[in-house]
Amino acid sequence: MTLTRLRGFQDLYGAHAAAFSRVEECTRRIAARYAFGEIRLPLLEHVELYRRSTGETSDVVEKQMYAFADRDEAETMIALRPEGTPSVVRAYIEAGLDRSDPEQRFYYTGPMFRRERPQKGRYRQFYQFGVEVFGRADAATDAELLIMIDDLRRELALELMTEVNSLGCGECRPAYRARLLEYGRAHLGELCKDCHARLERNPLRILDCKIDVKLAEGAPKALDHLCAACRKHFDTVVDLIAKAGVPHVVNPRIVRGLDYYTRTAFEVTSSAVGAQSAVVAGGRYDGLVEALGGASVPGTGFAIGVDRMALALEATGKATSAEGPIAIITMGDDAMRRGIELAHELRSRGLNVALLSPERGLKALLKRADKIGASHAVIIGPDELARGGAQLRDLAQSQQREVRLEDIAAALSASAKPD
RNA sequence: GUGAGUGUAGCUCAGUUGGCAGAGCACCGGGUUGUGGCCUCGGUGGUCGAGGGUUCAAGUCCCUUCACUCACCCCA
Repeated sequence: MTLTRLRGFQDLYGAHAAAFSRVEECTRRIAARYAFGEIRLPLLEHVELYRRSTGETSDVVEKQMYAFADRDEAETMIALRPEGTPSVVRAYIEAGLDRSDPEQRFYYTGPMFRRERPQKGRYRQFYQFGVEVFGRADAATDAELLIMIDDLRRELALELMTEVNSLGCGECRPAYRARLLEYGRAHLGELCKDCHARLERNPLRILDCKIDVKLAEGAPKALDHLCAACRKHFDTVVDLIAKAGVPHVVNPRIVRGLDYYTRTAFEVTSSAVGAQSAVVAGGRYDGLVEALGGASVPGTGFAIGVDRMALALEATGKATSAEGPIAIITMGDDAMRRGIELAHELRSRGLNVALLSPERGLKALLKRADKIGASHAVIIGPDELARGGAQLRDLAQSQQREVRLEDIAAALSASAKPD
């Protein structure tokens, strides 16, 4: 086999595709219920967009983007989108909404691309469903997002845990950051090699190091250094989700690297999907719109890792059992011609119909009908055709009777009703 | 980018000290002239990941390489 899919890219079919569709369908439905409108975005953007939003020094921008020169315009560097938020913010500003109509609620869904080393729940083309709210700085909006995610958890019957934290704002974070840096430098000898690099580049990240767990636990917490306004915002969010019955824990080690993230940060995790356990991540980014050249408008949102959510759904073992089709089995050329007419008639009534091969034997075709999960088989042979009828076989009950061809649809509709 | 594990039939895997490449499942057919699942009999199906080496002889030993999986790293 010389033609294979690229590393880290997936072909999705059967149960996997069904789980994906189920997650996407469910998220769309819930987003509409929360008054979000869809935004459809390009797969390609200027590299510059990600440099300025995701961050010049982030691994995503530095090492993981599929970036290349646009054909015939070598000076224009473009990239396959590694995430959705920058495009949404760019579109929002580009449409002038930040000035003309700042309060907006968008959702998007689709593939993202990052050239990482693949592992369970992490692929080079992965799918995200995300929402962004602009123009709302209140805690109720943050809480609503968490409640919305919990609706999804309930509808998919998943076991997930929501972890929340607050990162503070421009007022209180600089002082906290300095305290953390001080703490890190004081314990330099005890920190792992990766954390030495983190300390300089992105000090908050030492908090979620998997090696220096003990040290991270003893580190100063952002929650203990919040200004009064941030404290009140955070307490309100936690209070609101608690009252809404959202299972959650406060985790001071939930962090974000870049300065435009403010206040609320959260992750939702599943224990069923491997080491890459975050199925949702989100939070507030009051500085992002302005950082990308727009007005000073607050923002908050989240993105769901559809791949991981689908994995979690499949792990429950009760993903979906699609309704089986009606199998039409014909013997002989005349029967085949009548069979394809009947198939069309049944389909026009909304039934799911599989017209089986006219070139194989009855025994093989019944076996085939069984394999594809057909509920009924309609068997038309020369004898039946001569009488203007067909055998209608209930495959689960192993019972069959002859029905006139014009009555098949009614008979099938009647037997489908009791469910 | 780093590390570990695994590559043998479509799938899951066995293969002893180096000695004729196997099983189960799946697929196709017979047992049943037009009736599925269960049973039974048979059949199709192989670049043993690839390349090189050692040997009378390599799936098995050595070297190189590729791929997959998981974890690290990173993570809107």
